[in-house]
Amino acid sequence: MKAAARLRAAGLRPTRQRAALAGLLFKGHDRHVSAEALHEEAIRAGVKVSLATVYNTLNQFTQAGLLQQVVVDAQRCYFDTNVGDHQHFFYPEEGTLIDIPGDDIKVSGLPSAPKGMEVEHVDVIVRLKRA
Amino acid sequence: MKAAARLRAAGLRPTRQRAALAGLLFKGHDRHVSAEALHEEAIRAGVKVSLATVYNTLNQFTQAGLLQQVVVDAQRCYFDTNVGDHQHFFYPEEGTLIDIPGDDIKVSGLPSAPKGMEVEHVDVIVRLKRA
DNA sequence: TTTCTTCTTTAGAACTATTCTAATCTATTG
DNA sequence: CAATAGATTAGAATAGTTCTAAAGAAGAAA
Repeated sequence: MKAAARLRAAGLRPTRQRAALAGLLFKGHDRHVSAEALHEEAIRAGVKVSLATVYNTLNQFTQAGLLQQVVVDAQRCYFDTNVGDHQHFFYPEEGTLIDIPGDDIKVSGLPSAPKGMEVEHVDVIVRLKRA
Repeated sequence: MKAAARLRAAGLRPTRQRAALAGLLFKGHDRHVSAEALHEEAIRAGVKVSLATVYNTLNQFTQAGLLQQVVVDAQRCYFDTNVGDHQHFFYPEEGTLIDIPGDDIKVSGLPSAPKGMEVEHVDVIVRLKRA
């Protein structure tokens, strides 16, 4: 069982719900999901799980470094299965995200972090509009 | 009356509430405010205005290009009086933003926008943590 | 296994930020 | 000054997320 091991390695007890959600999240290629969408998907797939647990699980996975959160606007936040160095295009009309590989994009000239602080993460969101 | 002219130029009827909020927003140096905070500030200053109007006004100002919205996390969104080219440091503990001048920071290697789309805005948020 | 403890899940309530609604009010125009 | 188009208001509604208290499942110990 791959999922269980992955969860255990992250310090998370491999419960039925976590394993099922991990299965949905990490089985194919990288994904950007909202909690609501993942919940619906799980239900459709016959997994018995509550929305609260989906939220808990997504947050735990994020803390464990299995997911990354992408905040796009005040009421839309996605969880990204690609935790590597990369950035995003955002299509406001459809509310979708597309990855920009991290080796293409480069942020330079960043002033050094203020005293006592260090950079945790640099988020770049390129907001698009219809030309 | 500067505020009135500014509003008129933006195609907004210069009402008492808008003028008062514009006064608070644009009187001093650049600011990052939340709707809630601006509302409290207005009330404290003796301006009779509802929270709904503060939201309306901030959104209208944003659409008119007088403000810029900065989305920091799923439940915190700020309005920035600095609409020039610049980016932000974010301190999660205090929930505060600090400007990074736009001529320091540079984003390069951006893939061209997909067909039929163009870049509307590039948001960079540098998330800090205690070292 | 059985039991114990701890962690997890659940439904629904609660909460937060924001937008909507319908009535009232106000700035502008004629 | 009256008419009208647009703005404001309080409070309700909504959306997304977190909390709560009770019930359930996983791991450890015997």
